[in-house]
Amino acid sequence: MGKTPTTLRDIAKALGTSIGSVHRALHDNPGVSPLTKDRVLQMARTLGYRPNLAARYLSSKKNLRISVNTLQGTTSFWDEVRAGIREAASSILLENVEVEFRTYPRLGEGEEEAFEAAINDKVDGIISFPSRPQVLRPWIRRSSRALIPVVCVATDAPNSGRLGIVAIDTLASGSIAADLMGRFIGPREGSVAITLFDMAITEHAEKYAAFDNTLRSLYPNLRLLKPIEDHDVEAEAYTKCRKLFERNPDLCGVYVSTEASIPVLNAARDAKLLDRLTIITTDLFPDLVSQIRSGAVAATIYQRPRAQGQIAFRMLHEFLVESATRSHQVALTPHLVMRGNLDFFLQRQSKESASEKADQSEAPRELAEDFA
Amino acid sequence: MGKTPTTLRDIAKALGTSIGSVHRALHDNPGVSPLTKDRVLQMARTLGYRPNLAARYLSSKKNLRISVNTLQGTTSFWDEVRAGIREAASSILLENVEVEFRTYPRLGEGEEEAFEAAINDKVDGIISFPSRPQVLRPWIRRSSRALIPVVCVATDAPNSGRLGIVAIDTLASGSIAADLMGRFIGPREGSVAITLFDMAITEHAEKYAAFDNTLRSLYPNLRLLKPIEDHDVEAEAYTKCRKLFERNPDLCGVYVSTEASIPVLNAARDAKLLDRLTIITTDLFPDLVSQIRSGAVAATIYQRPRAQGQIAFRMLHEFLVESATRSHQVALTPHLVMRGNLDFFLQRQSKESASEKADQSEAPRELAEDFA
DNA sequence: TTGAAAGCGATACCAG
DNA sequence: CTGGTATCGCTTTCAA
Repeated sequence: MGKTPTTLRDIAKALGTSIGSVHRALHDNPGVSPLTKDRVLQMARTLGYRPNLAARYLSSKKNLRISVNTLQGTTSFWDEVRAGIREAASSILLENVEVEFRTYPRLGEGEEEAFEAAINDKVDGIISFPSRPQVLRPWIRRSSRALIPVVCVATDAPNSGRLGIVAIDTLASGSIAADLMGRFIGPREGSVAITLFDMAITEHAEKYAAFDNTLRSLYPNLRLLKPIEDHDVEAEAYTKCRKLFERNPDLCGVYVSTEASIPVLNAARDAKLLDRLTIITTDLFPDLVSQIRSGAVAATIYQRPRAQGQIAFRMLHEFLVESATRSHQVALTPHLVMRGNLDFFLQRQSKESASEKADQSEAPRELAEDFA
Repeated sequence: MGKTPTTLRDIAKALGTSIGSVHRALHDNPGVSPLTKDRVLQMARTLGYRPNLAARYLSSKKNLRISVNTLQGTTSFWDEVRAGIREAASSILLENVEVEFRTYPRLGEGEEEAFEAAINDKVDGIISFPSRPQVLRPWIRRSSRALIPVVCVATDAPNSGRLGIVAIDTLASGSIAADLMGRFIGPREGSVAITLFDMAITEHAEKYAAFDNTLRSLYPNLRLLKPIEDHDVEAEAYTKCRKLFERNPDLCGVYVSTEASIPVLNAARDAKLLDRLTIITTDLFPDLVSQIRSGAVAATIYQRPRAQGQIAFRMLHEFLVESATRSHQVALTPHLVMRGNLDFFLQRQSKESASEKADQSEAPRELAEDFA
């Protein structure tokens, strides 16, 4: 134990070669004979060589550039994600990281262009929200082939070769929603509905499954209806809900598993069902606040966008700086917001955005938000 | 903007002095004339000098030592806190940090000795759980005077001069507990009890106040009884609860705001009240699992010991390495565990402890747990 | 009290 | 293809 860490010199000396060759071999730079390269790699392993990051950073002038491709602020969600990324970036001790934000105006619009731009710009890594995973998949593949790692936030792009994914835990979200729903509604019989964006999105299908399972095993008195897909179109959500309400007079609860809760609430209000339904929503944004306070929304499941951003950044940075071995799949525990602790969350949000504006002022910045 | 960062050389050149003097002045080392020292400090400020941490780390051989003074594992709570600290320590890029664990066997026993030992050992910083804040206060003061910063975990030591505090948010905990209690119990009238360690502990008094306020404003049908102080003595908790149950036949819920939920549950079972009471507990440990699964415990408020450890470590490290401006008061959002998402938490815990044992093996380590 | 200089470990360039 | 070496910014030691 103890022992001074192995350096390039050590490897060079042990092999009777030069520090330059060792360096080249380790980075498979051009101009090393296959033989020496092998021997160096071998020796590095047996000696347990680990690069000294301080030395590396000190001598190399180049800085990392990472591109953040996300949706423009429809709600505050993506603003929070970006804030989390900025925060994490600024808390890097050895600050040589440059973050470039590329945003697209609407779901699936300009997404590919942003990706292409990032690749052409030869950034070192990409954090991306793949609103249409299937569409983005080839781009992520291309990026990986160009050795540009991609970390997905909020939504996964399966089988795309992405380096990692940071999202809310769908299982935990769906099942806590179901458990709360069952407890809130109580022992009476009835049906329950769930709305989501599209069953083709992995996360949404998983939330549905978790909600279904938990409801089924713990609250057999409640019957889960077929999921309502809203495709993030307000009108679609509204009309589908109205229809739902008409057809299911025994409906006693709705779980809105995406941010699109406003049309659902409107539909419920217009159908004069607001006080008969137990509504559980997702995330926290200005329009939702009064609904929670009034009791129309019993609880909302907060997806912690800021924490998602922070973790995505760290994941990418760690990989870039030392090919880190850590898990590249992070599923965050959702937070629960109800009337009782609503003010707590609002305060926290306002405090965070306030200190953000202050930025390089004297105002003490908050420590990073959660992780996992 | 941009501009190359100011270095010691820059300051020395600007002042026509040597880099050595500048260094000595900046670190108020002995052997600098008051005059030069002033001029250096002045110039450093106007030039906006910020030390290059990579260079500093590279050239200086000394490593930081920090002492972690916590309770021995009564439950898994402190093991988790320590695990979080180890995790955070090992994820430091520029690893020159040594963590020394000093544990004490029981509340208030050996606590002062551990502190004294740490100070005498001249550690660079201390993370401490002050189980008896009043008792530890003079030690923390002494430590601060010796320029050894102290970060408190889980419990604060007010007015002690401690550098910072990481704990669960008491307001959020108490109020979400109250809100859930009210929702779970429903509209019927009745009384509700809360147990805690001692009202003299700030955190406990705050949880009580938050619970009380929320219950009062949202659920006037419920009446909160005087708090039960258990002082972490099982027998005390048990007998006090039995008495409570006898005297309050209209009792319909209990919020156990500390980890000491088992005696309360036993008392309820023995009094044949288990299925009539809505019980909300705190934290998650093996004995609690079956109680949650059986429905005896409706929900438990998880205090995220691992995250507390991680954040405490980061806070201290940041301060030590660059006198960081960040907030030194972190209040974590508690997590909610119910039957529905219980397995999620158990899986997460087991996964984490598994990868911990693996340690330097190939097994991918988990990314840090939450923050804030 | 001050100045000068030898490292720390990796990068990058130049000459062989 | 390979070996040597200046360099990054700071700490630390040694002379002056």
